[in-house]
Amino acid sequence: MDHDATRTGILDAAEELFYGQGIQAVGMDAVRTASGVTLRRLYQYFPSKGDLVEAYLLRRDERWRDELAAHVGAATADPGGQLLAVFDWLADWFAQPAFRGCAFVNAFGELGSTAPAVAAAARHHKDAFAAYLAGLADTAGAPPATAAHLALLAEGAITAAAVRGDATPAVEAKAAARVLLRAAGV
Amino acid sequence: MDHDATRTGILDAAEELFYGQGIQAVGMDAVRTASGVTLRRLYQYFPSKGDLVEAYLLRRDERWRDELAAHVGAATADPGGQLLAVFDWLADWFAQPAFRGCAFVNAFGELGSTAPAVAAAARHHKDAFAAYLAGLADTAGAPPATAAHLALLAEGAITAAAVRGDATPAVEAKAAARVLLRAAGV
DNA sequence: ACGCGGCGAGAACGATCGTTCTCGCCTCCT
DNA sequence: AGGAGGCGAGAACGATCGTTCTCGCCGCGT
Repeated sequence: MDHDATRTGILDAAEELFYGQGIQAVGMDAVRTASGVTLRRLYQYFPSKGDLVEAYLLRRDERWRDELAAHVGAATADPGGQLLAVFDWLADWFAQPAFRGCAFVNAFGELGSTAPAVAAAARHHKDAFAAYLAGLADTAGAPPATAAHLALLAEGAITAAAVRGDATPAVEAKAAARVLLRAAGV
Repeated sequence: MDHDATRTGILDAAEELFYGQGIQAVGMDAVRTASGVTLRRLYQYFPSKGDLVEAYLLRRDERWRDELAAHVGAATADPGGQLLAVFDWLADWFAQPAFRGCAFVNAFGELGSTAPAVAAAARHHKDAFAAYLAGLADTAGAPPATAAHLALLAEGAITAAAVRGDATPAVEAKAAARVLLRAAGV
């Protein structure tokens, strides 16, 4: 009950800090201050910073994919249109002021070479996204290769939007996706 | 003379460490040990770690683009083929054991929010790459939008290859690029 | 020959980090 | 009522980091 609430509060604070400033740049003390919890309780819920990072990535992966699927499902029933709606959702995401690229790519670049759990979380996130696109492509009648191509476009749009600091890569990627889908006959 | 040699040696060591393990994970002492130079000399050449990081990114940007242009220029004289040759060069890069994604994306994710120089270096690197592709596309008769689409494919391939740990994204991206170029009439 | 300026090697310093411990207080059970 | 155990607040600890300082030594100019 209250247990889950404080756990959620800790993860909320950790996510905002880790995603916004990088993982190594954020100390456990900053997480404690932002979450309003005491340091002892923080270590009761997450026995080490590595555990907190892992929980942060796991929760963000699930929520990210849930929100994407919800948006795409609500946008249209047309399978081809759903594949394009993915890029509309990306555009909305990129426009958020706190957007700073893919949390998993950032974490992978920072810790992937030394923290196997971080590398595995990033791999899992990307695999799940690719599988989601492959499912949409399958019901739309597009070949699996096209799904992989769309995944690369989305991936590229995410990092391009982060580095350039604007949301136009989403519309560029959507235009490219339209060409690829048309060429695939859907 | 010897001045440039030790500077190059320092940057060689710093690049291998920073790129392979992340910037924050590498201390100045590790750079000193790897370069064989004394700590005092290290700080004579680069007055702070920030300066060393900046020099590392600057040199890597120039060398990366030079090697890409050299490979593409030597591959074929056909403008459309040169655009595709970009992805062959990416495949070679991905296959290197030390490959760990784009150094600028990694540095941006780690320090971009707090170090403006790092963010600017990443932006400059991506802008220069996009401009290079735009030049190739122009002489190939492809519209600028297609060049932007190919840039997104390349960007996505780089991070996908890093996270997944294999080089196949390069051939996927090349296949997608072929479709886009054909649709653009080149 | 002799002093002096620069160098290598590494100790030292202050800050910060992840993690644990102390201490005083509050609450709850019998 | 009284003691025992858990909690909040923050000090403390050991490690590490970026950066600077010390010290002994070598070479070079006069």
